[in-house]
Amino acid sequence: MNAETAEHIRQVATEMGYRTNPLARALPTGKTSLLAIIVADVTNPFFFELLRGADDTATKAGYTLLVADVQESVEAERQALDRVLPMVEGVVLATSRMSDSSIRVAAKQRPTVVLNRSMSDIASVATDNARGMRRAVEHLGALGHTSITYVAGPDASWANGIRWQALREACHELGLRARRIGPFSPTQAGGLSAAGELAATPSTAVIAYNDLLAIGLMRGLQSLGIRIPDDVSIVGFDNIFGADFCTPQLTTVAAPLRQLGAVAVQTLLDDLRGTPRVPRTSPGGPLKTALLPARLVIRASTGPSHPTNDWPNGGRPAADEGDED
Amino acid sequence: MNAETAEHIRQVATEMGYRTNPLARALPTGKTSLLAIIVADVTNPFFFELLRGADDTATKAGYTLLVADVQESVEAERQALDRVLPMVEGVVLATSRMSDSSIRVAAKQRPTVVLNRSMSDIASVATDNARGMRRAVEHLGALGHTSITYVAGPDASWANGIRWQALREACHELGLRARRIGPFSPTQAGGLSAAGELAATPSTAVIAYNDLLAIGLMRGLQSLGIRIPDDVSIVGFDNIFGADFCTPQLTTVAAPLRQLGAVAVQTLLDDLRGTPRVPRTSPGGPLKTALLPARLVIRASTGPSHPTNDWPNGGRPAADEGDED
DNA sequence: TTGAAAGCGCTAACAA
DNA sequence: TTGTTAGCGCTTTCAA
Repeated sequence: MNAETAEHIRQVATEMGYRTNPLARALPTGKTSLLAIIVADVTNPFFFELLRGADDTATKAGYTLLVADVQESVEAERQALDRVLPMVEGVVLATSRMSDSSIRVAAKQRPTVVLNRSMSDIASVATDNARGMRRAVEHLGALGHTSITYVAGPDASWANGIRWQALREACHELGLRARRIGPFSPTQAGGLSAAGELAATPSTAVIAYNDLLAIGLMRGLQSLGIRIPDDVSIVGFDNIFGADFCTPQLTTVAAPLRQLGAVAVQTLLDDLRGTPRVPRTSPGGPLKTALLPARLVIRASTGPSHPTNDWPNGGRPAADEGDED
Repeated sequence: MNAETAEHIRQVATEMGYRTNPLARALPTGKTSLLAIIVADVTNPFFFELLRGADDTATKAGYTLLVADVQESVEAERQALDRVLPMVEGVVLATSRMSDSSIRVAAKQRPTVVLNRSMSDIASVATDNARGMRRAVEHLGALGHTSITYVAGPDASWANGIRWQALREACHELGLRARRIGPFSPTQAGGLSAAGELAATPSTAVIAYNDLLAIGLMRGLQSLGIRIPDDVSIVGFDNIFGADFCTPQLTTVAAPLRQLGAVAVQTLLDDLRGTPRVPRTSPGGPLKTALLPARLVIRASTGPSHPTNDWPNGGRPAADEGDED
């Protein structure tokens, strides 16, 4: 048959409403054109732009993105993976709560990339937390603060560990003192309870694990009569939706949300094209680890340190407590 | 074979890592255990809780939810549908921008539920906008306002039409005057531009199409030196994430977001179980139309009307003072 | 270049 | 009850 008539047939078929059945195609080939992203909590604004970036690049490549919300539960995450792995060609684990080994078993079955986490043998894409933190500490230092309190997120969070460590290092280099309270749940509610704890041991500058926590913290502090940034300067992390309309607007280390999602999916796609059918266990495989730049967005929640700082309750001096790892 | 050994075999198989291949099962049966939800904009916080509700009930029923973001584009929506329809058992169209007829052709292929939209022949679930609006108008009336300005969203939005109509009716019944400006994009940016227009023709009370618009409006108004709620009271719609930490905290008509998603998916599931293989075109089919109750959340953006209201600059738009960020 | 056949891993309808 | 067989709609390999 010549190419011309072939094209004609194709055209007529399309007109008649014929579509090739993706399921039937997928059965012999394994090509489902499906990618999955597992998120800890769809409700967390951290994921909004990230999902957009991921969906966007997946769609452009002819893939469909399957989003699974696991509600912060390791068990749900495992189930979602089990359910989804056999139908997708690859998966991105965004902020997984699972152990490294669990992630490896998944990666053995399908190309996998982890987001905001670092694993030696799995492709990963993350924000450059260390540099971001460094910028935040410099900013606070330049404003005259001499001591910084880190309001920690979940112990299980990889990012939390990295951020605290980076803060300590940066403080050390710049001659500032670092203190840590927590852990707190990375939510507004968590921030509210952090406010109580912080008020008991005042500080002129705090960096919170993330924006949600920072926003809750600000609300809690304000309801205790503490002014921001006059009494305390607050820095968040991620620059999520809402960071620009809370009061005061939040100074934060902006993660390249959209890009994070896009790069994660792109990494998966490269992998799919590059090493078809070859299990990722093969050493020397195309193992990318992308570190995307963060940027400090200075808004209204940070200001000069007031040495004669007076907290409403007379601010009991802060015993330097809990500087544990 | 007796049941005992059968069970034993099953168990051993599982231990050996055998899983039934969902693709292979789906080919002859059509049962993919996949449901799709098409959202206009994953980035819009309106969808956060909604997605959670949807994903949650889908998962509990043994289904996997496929989320497609169509970025407010009708074209993208059509493509997403084309791509997704053949692999899923049903689809929920959340705030679709497509025409009724386009939706009908989709519904002919797979069970379909529309969200926040009403169609005579398609199952739908929506917020009871009319009653919600009524409550908002009563609230404003009780505060002494005599005239309400509606800041409209997109003309293409079904909800926008309903809300404006309900506002007019409620105002009429309560003897208030109703006015409308817009349409504006249902985003913070849209609210910012609405602020300029509103400042040119002051009003003591406004109800915005949605929270995003209301938040942008507040920010715009405040940057013009207008105080909220002293100079203007503002009511939003939806009670999205962030409505409780903008300044002032937003009074809003809360949509039952989580429930909306849950009910939409549940409707789909009922449909799948109830009328297997029967095309939905069959008249008299199980056509549910759920209207979920909204509730007025009174916060700080509404207050008593000040009859001798004096806007700065005599109500003419102030020079734009530049919005940082 | 074109056509025929085998089979992907399951389910369901049929015989035995 | 148990075992067998014929597809689901495609891709791919192998003959012609």
